[in-house]
Parts: sequence; structure tokens; C-alpha cells
Amino acid sequence: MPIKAVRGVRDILPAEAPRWQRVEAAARRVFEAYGYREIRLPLFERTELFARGIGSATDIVQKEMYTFEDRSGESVTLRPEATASLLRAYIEHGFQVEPKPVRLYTMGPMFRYERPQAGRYRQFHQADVEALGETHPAVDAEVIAMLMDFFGALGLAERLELHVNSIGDAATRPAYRAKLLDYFSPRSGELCAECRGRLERNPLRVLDCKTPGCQPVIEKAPSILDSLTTEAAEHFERVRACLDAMGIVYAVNPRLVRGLDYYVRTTFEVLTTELGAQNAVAGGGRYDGLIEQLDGPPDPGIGFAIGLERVVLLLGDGESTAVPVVVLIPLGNAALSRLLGIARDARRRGARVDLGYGTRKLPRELERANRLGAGFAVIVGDNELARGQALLREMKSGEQRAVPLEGLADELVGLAGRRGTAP
RNA sequence: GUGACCGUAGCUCAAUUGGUUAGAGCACUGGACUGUGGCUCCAGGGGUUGAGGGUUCAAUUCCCUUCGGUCACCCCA
Repeated sequence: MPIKAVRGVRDILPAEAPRWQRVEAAARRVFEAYGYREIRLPLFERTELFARGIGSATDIVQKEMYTFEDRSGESVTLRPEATASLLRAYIEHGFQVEPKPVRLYTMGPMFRYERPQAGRYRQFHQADVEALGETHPAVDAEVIAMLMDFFGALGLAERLELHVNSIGDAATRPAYRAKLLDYFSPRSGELCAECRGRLERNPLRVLDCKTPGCQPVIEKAPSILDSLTTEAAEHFERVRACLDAMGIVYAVNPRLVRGLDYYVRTTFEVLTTELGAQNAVAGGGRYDGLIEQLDGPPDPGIGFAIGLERVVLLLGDGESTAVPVVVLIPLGNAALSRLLGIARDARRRGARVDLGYGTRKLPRELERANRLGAGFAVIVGDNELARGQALLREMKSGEQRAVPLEGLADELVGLAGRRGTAP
């Protein structure tokens, strides 16, 4: 039996790759316009980094990590997200001496051992952005603005919803959690079975329940926004004022509770209704204190991750596959050896050229050019060679004219600006 | 980790209550058509029916196990 791809991983085939290129290019363009610099990080780290950086109580660390021992017996883990690695690099290379905020972005595959599902894979891809060393609320707003600009650049903005929330300072969440328990416990009879389970494991999750029966109870639950310290509340107010100043449309969602332990104050998510159960396309928040927790300087930070698979899914099928604009068809070896050089010349100058090898009959070669989606074919046989000419055929119309072999490379380069027809 | 549905050619799908050599379209290769594609026609290559086991005279079909896919839960990007 031939070997197949491992469960939960997949190939991004040529038909899909142009969409990925488009998404990645948009991310780079937008991020760099905001002054972010790319950093490229290793795909695996010491296991301890993630245990400390993500939180040992999180699902990610408890059951989703690809962890193994290398040959020296060291426990290493394929990164389940990028923030921990990026902060490790920030600390390791002394980025704290640079002008604040230090703006960094990275992109690439992440790994989580989960059951595959629509929009969810074991190897998936994120674009990750972090602004380090600055607590000003304008940074929060600017980061969010940049995220929305990314979606805008792809024409997806109106199909997405931005939710923002504040979950307060480090002490707020445990206190709020207790408050929620006090509220829900006496009312557990009114909740669905799942929510009763959630109440044990993670009371904040009850707020996310979509079961209609639970809604009345949930709606009257205490809001985390009422549990904020005055500092946190003021920070949130100012973030909102900055967002408003930029005209960014958002919803305040007090039930937005993100899964990672390290978030404080501002959190946000970009949601879609088009992807089934996987409704989060991007998410992020502020994580003041995390860098210190990783034995780094006491620098605050805020960032987000975009799920690239989900963005590509939203983009749908595009037709923009790279196709050769011109297919060269030599008939026989003499013509082939002449076209070999001409093709190389034109390609070095950027023309998209495909060269047949003269092994098929002309009808087959033309058929091949047609299927490749070429805009033009160039036919050179003994007759043309004798005259020092080539036949340049426009595939769509079937019109053709003779061009001198001498100037053929120039001609091909000139054609390069025109598009081939889609197959 | 839990549950439901589904695995037949590269792709999309057939195959009677279990019945002989598992078919078709598309794609691929060649030909009809000495050097002019998209249309048509003909021929050819290509399958351990996901894998393993069981029931049966006989399994693509029924049962079990396993792997994979899809969707949902959980959780998240």
C-alpha cells in the first residue's frame, strides 16, 4: 500500500496555492505598513516553554501537544501556537533594548493533536503578530485596526464580526469565576447537561453555550465588565475610544472569554458564521506579565493570531492559477535545440514560457498548449527553420503570423504582460 | 477523548433480495486526421472494492476489528 499523509494533515495543492500566496502577501503588506518586522521561529521548542507560556491548565497543554523526546532525551514539542516561541526569542535576543513597542510578526505551521474537523487540522497555519513593551490603549486599538485592515485587504471585512472584551487584570478572572459559580450553582437545574459539566470544568464556558434553553439564565449572569478594576475599566474605555476614532465597527461581547491562561485586559476575536462550528478566524489579546513569567523583562504585550486555513476557506475558489503564457512547440530536434536557447533567454527576462520537446505530433502539442491554458503557441519546424522564422499562434482566435527567430525572445517577453486564457 | 455518517479506477459515481470476468463518464496514451488545438468516433492502459479477520457454496454487498474521510461535541485559529 502506498503511504498516505498522516491523519489531520493535508497537502495544499497547486489549485489552492495561489489563494495562500494572496493571503500571505496581504498579511505581509498590511503588517509591514504598520511597522511590523518579520521574525522566523523554529517549529519546535523545549516542552517547558509551552507549559509555562500557555498555561499548564489549558486544553492545549493538557491534551493537544505533539510532544516527544529527541535523541538526547530532551522533551521537545511541536509549537501549538507562536506567541510563546516569539516571546522566547524576544527575551533570548534582548529585544527589550529596542524602541517600544517592538513590533514583530511571523507566519507558519502550528501543531495540535485534535480530531480533524471542518477548518481544523493537526497541522494548521497562523499569521501571528505581537506588539511588545507598551501598555498604551492606543496600541491595543492599533493592533485591532491592523487586523481588520488585513481582512479588508482581502475583501472579507463585511463577512466578519469583530468582538472585543476586557477580562480585567490578573486577579479579575479568578474573582469573576467565583462570582459566576455563585450565580450558576443554584440555577444549575435550568441549564443543559453540557453546561452543568462546564460549570465544573470551566464556568466561563457556560457563557458561550448556544442552547436556547440556557439563554435566559446566561443573559442575567453577572458581566465580567462589572468586575473590572478601575484601571482595567479605564483602559478598556480608552481602547474603545481609539477604535471609535478610527471608525472601526465592533461589538462589545462580555462573554468573550479566550482559552489561553495568559490573557488580561483587552481580548478580541474575529468571527464568521460561514465555517460551521469553527467560527473564530482570528483571536488575540493583551498578556501583560507573561514575558516576566518566562524569566524575561517586565514588558507587557498584546498580539493576535489569524487562522490561515479559515481565511483561505472564506476566500472560496479563485481562478487565478499560474499558467504559462506561451507554449513553444518544436517539431524535431533541430528546432528543439534552437528553441532551448530562446526559451531560456525569454524566461530569464521574466516571460512565462513552456517548452515542448518535439516528441509528439503537432495536433497533440497544440492540444497540450490548450489544456495548459496558454495564450499563445509558437511552432517551429524544418520549414520555419529554413526561413529563419517561427509561427506565433494566438490560441483563442487561431490566428497566426510569422515572426523572425532572431527577435522571438523579445516577442515572448512582450507577450508576458498578457494573460493566458484559463483552461 | 466521545458520537454519527461514509470509504469501489487519478476524479465523480454505478453494480438487482449476497451470484459468474466489478462497469460508466471525465482524465491519460495512441489512432481515424504526413505540420495546426478546442468537436466527434475507435482502441488501449489503469482496481488487492481502504486494510485485516469472520459468516457463506459464493461478499463491493452481511458481521467484527482497524485505518482514513466528513460532520458535531470538547476546544480553538
